[in-house]
Amino acid sequence: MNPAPIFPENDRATIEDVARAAGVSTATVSRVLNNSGKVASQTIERVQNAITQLNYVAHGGARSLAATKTNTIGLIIPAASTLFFSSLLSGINSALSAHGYDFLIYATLTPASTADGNPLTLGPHNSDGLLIFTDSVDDPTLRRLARREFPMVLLHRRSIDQANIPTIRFNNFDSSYQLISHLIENCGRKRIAFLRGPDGNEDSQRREAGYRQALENHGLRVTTELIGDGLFQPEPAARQVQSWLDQGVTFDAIFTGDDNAAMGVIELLDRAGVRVPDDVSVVGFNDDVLSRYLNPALTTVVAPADQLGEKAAELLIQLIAGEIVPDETVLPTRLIVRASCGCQSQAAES
Amino acid sequence: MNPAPIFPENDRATIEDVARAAGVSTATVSRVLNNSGKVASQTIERVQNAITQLNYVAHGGARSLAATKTNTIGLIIPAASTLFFSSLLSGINSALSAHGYDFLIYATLTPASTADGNPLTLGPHNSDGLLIFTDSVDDPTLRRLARREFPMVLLHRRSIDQANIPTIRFNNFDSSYQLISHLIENCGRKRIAFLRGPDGNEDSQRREAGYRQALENHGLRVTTELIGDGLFQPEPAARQVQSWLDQGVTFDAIFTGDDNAAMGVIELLDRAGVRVPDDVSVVGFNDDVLSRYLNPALTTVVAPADQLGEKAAELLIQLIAGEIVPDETVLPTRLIVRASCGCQSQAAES
DNA sequence: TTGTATGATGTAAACGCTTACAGTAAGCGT
DNA sequence: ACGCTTACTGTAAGCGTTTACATCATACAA
Repeated sequence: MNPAPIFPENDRATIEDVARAAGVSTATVSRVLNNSGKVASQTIERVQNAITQLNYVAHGGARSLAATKTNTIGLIIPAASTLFFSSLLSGINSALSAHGYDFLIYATLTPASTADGNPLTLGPHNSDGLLIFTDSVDDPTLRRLARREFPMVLLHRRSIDQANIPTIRFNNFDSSYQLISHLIENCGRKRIAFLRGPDGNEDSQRREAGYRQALENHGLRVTTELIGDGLFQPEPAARQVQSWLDQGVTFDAIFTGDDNAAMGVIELLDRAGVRVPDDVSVVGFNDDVLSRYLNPALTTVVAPADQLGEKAAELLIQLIAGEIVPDETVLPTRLIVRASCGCQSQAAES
Repeated sequence: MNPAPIFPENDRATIEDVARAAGVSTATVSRVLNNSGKVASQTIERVQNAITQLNYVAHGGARSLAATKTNTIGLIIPAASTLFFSSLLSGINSALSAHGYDFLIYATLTPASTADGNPLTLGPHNSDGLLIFTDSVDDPTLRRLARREFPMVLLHRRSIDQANIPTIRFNNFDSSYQLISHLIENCGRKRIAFLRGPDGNEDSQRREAGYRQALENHGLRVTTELIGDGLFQPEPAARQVQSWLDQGVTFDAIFTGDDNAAMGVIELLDRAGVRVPDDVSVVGFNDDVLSRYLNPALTTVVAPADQLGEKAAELLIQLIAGEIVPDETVLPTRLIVRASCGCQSQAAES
């Protein structure tokens, strides 16, 4: 039996190949790999040379088997993803790498809104923690994971009873309240419509609550006639507004729920000969990158998804490290007034 | 020593727990897990019961260690990601699940445009194949992987010399040619500007080639004066156009390179008092979901990213299965004429 | 000189799975 | 009755790491 080749050309190198090439044991290689334990600087160098020589890359599976730690976080999001999501993702990524975690994002787009049916592959075992978006994981699963104290952060949704899973979201209520107050106080609007998001969406519920409160506090009546479904999407939103027009429902402003819906609404109104903002104000929520380029530029609420993603990832990292984090993290938002609400006091854009 | 508990409450169950609970060996459990080999239907049922009882989920790492197959594909994309990317992602996902692959997407956003520096963690060992977007992996790495015949598909870029890595992209040249021809023939435009994408972007290069060819074939001169940088982003694109306006460069149409840039340009022109499309036609590329809602609605080229993602994933799956796939896959695109080009013959939207 | 830290390294078990191989029992043809 | 398949199941090695423990110099204090 001849000695194993020092430079395996076609098979990926293992830690053993590296050890052999560097003339040390695998334990030592592992030590320099994770810089744990004491290793002579000379040895470190020899090992590192061997590593680059061989293009060695550790087998993540073997590593997580032995270390009972995956160095991976799971991101579970619903399939319908938009600009908002890519922004979120980049925020998460920046937090992870900033913390020296060479974590990789292990993302799975669940078929629809829930992951029930087959048990979550991303649980314990296969990731160190989970970032869960809205309702992409069903309650029993959530509860089970919570019982095992598996690190999780819930994005854009509240925790479940009995289990204090940390949550993170924007301050939907306050900013909606401000948005509507602005329409009333500065733009002189009185009949303001609201378009709900997808069924059960908590952001939408909170925005609606802010909307209602603002109307009430200004002595305006909340009419169900003026509350419809926009689903946070252009077409459904436009359809709802069209049907109001058809039915002769009158309004002088629309809070479209989010910016996506606003696009559809503005276009529809334009086509219907309704002038925005002269006849009707349109306001959104999110301040997507494109919203300032709309015509008219959209008055909306700045809710930076990337910041939310970043903060969420940081929370998760702390959780994984065994630290304690607040049950609820609410990120501030701010109103940004552009042309689409039609008020006099249009501030210069910052 | 008391017998190990049948239902481990707080530790994740292993295949051994399942085997014990079902009264079989781990080999048998593994067989039903992967339905390989013959197992009595009665046994299968017993095992499956045990699995649900214990909420068993296989340890992916252990599995890939033993099977030398990860059931994971890598997706490598540059950090700057837009609407285009989420669309792409959902296409990839649908292909993977459609093929019964319970593959998960293992995505890493590389810092900038290249993954060099530290060797690619996603190589052999840690994924079964790679989907590589534009220039997110450097050539030496690509070459090394190619030598190992590691399955890869390159998106939106050509292969490297000597290594026939399959590629997939849209037909940029033809559609740009059509777009420009349309501006000339149907909209009567003569001084058409072009905004390049990021440096080295191959899509941009091909679009420019189509643009140039169309001008030449219609007897128009290509002027470098009318070729600028838009980077496929709203702000840089607007800045370029602004500087043309400042310098007194005249044009009656702008091909903005992509839809993102078009948004910035339309807004800038509007603010500068230039009417679109009356004074200047603006056309884009991609047909992002939002483009039809712009004002004026954007004339552009339909290049469905989700379809590209889906097809790319399918190619990769075939590659992994050892099948042969074409070196080059070019997806068709089509012109969609809306209001922003200002031609008479505006077709009804399909 | 001896004893004792201390630093550097090696040995080998364990992580949770797959799979080649071996084994057993039942069924069948002769 | 015998042997040969066939259907099913178990045994155990091995996948590539990490890490507790052991080992062995070396240096330093007494």
